[in-house]
Amino acid sequence: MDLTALANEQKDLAKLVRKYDDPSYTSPIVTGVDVAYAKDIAAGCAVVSNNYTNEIIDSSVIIKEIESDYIHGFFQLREGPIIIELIRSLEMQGIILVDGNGILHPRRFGLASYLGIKMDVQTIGVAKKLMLGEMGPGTGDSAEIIQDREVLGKVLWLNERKPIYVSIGHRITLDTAVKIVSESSVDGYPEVLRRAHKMSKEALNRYKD
DNA sequence: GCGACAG
DNA sequence: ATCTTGTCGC
Repeated sequence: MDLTALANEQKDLAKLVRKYDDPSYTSPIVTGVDVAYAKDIAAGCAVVSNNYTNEIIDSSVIIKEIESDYIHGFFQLREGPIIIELIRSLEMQGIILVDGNGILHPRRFGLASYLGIKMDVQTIGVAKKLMLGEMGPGTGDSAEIIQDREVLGKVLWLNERKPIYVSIGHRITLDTAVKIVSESSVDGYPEVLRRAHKMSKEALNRYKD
């Protein structure tokens, strides 16, 4: 795998990322995707929920062989293929919350942006660790993440323990992304991502037996 | 070269 | 992410 060429491709595709909301309308449907691993096996799960009624609408699990190790800055190689399959398996996906970054990335093209461009869907990056950038002045429960005078995302303190880092994936504004993540969160973390994480691990353990 | 490093 | 038991805290 030629990472230099892939890095250049990321820079090119980053120019196609749309940092605007889809025309006048934001879907109440949110989807969380996550993947668990054991040896050379990956188990991925997608959970679809309605942000207003809070009910689970759909879910999907896929198990397949790992295609790549984790390479910092190239998370798409590891989780891209299985998540694309997951998204395809859903009848309706709404806005997709991804366990990782969107434009909060060295080349402004993290996994969430990759999936957004590749599948032409609305995506939001939700990371548990800060990948890069400095924190701007905080408002109490949030602060901008900045690098080279460019706002790349926001850190949210939705609980007392641990912040999360939100960034634009594709076809959304940062403000809307923050709003959706906040609304879908329970105890500081999006419930669809929590459920997808749990279900992918459960599926993996079932498979191993 | 060294260390840090989304998951 | 994963390897892993008991244990501290809400």
